[in-house]
Amino acid sequence: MALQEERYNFRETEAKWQKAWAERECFKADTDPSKPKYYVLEMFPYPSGRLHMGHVRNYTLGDVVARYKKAKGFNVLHPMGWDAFGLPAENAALERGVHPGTWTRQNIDVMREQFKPLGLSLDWSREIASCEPSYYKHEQKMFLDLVKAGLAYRKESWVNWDPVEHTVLANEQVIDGKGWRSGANVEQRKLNQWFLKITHYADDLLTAIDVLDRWPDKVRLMQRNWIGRSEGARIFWPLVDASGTDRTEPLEVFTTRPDTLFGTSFCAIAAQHPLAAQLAQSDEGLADFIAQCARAGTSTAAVETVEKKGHDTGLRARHPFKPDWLVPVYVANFVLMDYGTGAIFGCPAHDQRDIEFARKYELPVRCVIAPANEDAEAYAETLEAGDEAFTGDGVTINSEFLDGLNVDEAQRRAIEKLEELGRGEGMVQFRLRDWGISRQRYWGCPIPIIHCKDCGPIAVPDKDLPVTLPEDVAFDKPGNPLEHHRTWKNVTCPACGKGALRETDTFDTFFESSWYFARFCSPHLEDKPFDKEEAMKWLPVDQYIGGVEHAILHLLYSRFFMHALSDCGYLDLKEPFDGMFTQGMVCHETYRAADGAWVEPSDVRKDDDKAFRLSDDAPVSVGRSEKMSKSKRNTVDPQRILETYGTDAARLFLLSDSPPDRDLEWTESGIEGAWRYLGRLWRLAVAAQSIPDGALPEKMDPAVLAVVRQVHRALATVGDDIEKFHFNSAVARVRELTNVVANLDRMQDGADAVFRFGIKTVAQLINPFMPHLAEEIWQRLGQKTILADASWPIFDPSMLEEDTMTIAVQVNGRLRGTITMASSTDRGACEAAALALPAVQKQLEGKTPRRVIVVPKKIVNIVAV
RNA sequence: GCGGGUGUGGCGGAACUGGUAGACGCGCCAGACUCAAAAUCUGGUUCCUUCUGGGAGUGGGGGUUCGAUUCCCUCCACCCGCACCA
Repeated sequence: MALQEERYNFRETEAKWQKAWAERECFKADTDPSKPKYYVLEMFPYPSGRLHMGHVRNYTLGDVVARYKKAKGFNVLHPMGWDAFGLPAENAALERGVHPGTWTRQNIDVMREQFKPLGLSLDWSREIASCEPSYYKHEQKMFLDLVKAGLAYRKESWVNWDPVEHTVLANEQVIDGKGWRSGANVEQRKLNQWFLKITHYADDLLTAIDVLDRWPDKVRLMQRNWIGRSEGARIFWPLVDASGTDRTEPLEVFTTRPDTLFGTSFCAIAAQHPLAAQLAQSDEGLADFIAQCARAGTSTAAVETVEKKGHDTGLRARHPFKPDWLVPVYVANFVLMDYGTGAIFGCPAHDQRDIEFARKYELPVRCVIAPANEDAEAYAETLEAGDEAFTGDGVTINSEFLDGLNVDEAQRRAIEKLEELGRGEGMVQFRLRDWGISRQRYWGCPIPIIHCKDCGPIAVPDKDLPVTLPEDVAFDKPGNPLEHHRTWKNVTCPACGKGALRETDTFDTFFESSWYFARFCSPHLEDKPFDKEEAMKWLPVDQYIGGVEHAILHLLYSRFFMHALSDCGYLDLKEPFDGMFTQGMVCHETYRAADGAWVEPSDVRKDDDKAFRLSDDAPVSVGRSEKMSKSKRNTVDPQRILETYGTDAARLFLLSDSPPDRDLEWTESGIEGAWRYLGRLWRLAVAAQSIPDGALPEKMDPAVLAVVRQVHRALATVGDDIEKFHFNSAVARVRELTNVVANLDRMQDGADAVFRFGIKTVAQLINPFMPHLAEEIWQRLGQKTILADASWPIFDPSMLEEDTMTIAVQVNGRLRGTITMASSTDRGACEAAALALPAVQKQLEGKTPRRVIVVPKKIVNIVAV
């Protein structure tokens, strides 16, 4: 019988099952109250208009979890939406004259169509787009509630200004002194801005990190560092004029080292400190110095190389413990206004910056801490002569009532004393600063505030919400189109009825992403952002998946938001993401022509070790693998891959090649390998199809029974691997099982039935990874249910027990052979069998073993010598 | 500078609480089928070697142990985060 071999038609099969799933609404979040819930979420995409490999990887990872959890009997919520506000839409408007809204909505349509062939188990009925008034109107209300609760406020402050984007950036968005998107050097400007009081929750956000044990340690650490809790003291230093008269206002200083107070030799304030500005009015030199500081760059290089400089204000500060002790007060370039109080006391012996400053201005260096194991006097002498501060623990010296105490004790004692004297108090300082949310952009959610000359900033009344964006805007000049719009901002004051101006700033787009996961719980509610009960039912997100680039920004903002919304009564939840997984990037080799131009992978032909450009056969040099990016032109278009190999093959490769948290190198041969497996499994399934269905026979050849055992072992491990995110190992297990089943000797007793059973199990196990082919095999093997709805297969624990065991035999820790015997064999018999091995005897050369270690079922180690 | 991570064949990576290092895949080599190619199938593939065997081997060096990729010390390389935070 010469049948033409049928080839696996992924196009037909994938479309067929995607249709079937959609028709049956397999992935609609179920409401069956008897099942436990499981919320799987990948960070929602920005609708750039083109799907990239990173998306495919991200959503595939989530899909594995969603499908697996569904099979395990959970009510799975796995929604999708669009993080649709953002700058690229405005850039498109600028470059192509298309309205940002039109551009964005078109992109959403395009990307939705690109997502569909991936066969993701998404509940599309919950789709949301954050740029729609139906979404953002709720956040306008939220914002006004935050204002009422004192969690949002407006203040004039120095802000990070991106001169390219013409907008303000949050501290989190300034990387190395540059805008996170534009890369332009960020300038400092003083503007009126809205802030969210994330600092109110600094301690809560910090301590709750301990509970997030299903988050990557790296992310937890980054957040801890970002919040930056320091314990110390606030100290008041009475000030004395150059003329010798005491001023009324003392200088307030923050320190973490109150134990070093007796080593003080100066105080210093930031150039932006109000006192500096005040003094500069009558001190031209100081004014110059302040201007000079403002000009200095904030980039790494600038900060590293800049010399510690100061300007003596002429003021003197009284030491908190010894009022007659006066130290000079400087304005110094290394003191930051936005940390602590913007003022420090300098203790050169125990702070590296202070010693550099002291050397330059010839200020005293007084050692007050010496290492416990050193001769204090000699140590102090060396230290005071050198240029290196000592910052470690030790014993306090030259410090009156603090003498003899270690650093911890001395700090405690110093704070007690400050409090007794009313000269200061213990306090906790955070590095975290409030989140500035005003952006001078069009394509964002309008801030629902009206500015009235008489009444000040007034909330837009509920009945006037939402404040929607005007459609007729021009992008012909730099700056905010809302500001330039002729009529939009002209309104009447809701309080007094007089003419007033609308706030033209919009929210930072991280505002939208701070609560979208809650919106998914009741995505189409008109009057509320979400139903409290629904939100409480689904939240927290059980498994969140996204890139590590949001380790601080989005993940910290969202945590804060849930704390804040809970305090405003929206829900009762602290932490939004119970489990967090950060996936690695998708990388590809880079290619450059002789002239340095980047060459795309699709334009490269490889010949042995050499590579050439297809278009002109010019040699190209092969560079290291780097994150796929437009600039290096090393991207691979998912669309092309899906058309050539289908989504199952793409998914399988992405999942099997590297562990999900590591970077993955995309290779053509890798995807081809995955494709080959699909074909192979398909052929095996076709073969299995011709075997009649039925229970496994009683009588089986031992070799066949061993295969049944292997099946059960795979059943036991694959689920485990999936739960631990060891997807690459899970795939390896399934492929291993496939090999074992394929290699069955079909002539043996019971082999046919086991072969069929094996292939069916492979289909079930591989289902979360490549669901279309799995579904097809499932159907072909006569299953009436749909695999997407089927439950995860269970294994028979008795089948995991082997009746024989293979034990390694070592002589002096080196492998010399193995013995295979019945599992019930006792230690003595194992030892005897091991010693009987010819290879062992040869090694022993007639000597008697000194010792024999027998580890049951694992190893026999014979110690000779 | 501070903090964190990683390091295993030609390549991506496996290896449970210390117990047969290299699962699974890519690549490569050989063979089968074919007029041929593709596809597919079978076998091999850590390195060295005087090859029915022996030796080395998980970044380098040292230690603990009968036994170390796994634990400890130390050094090196690369990657990431933060950075004048008082």
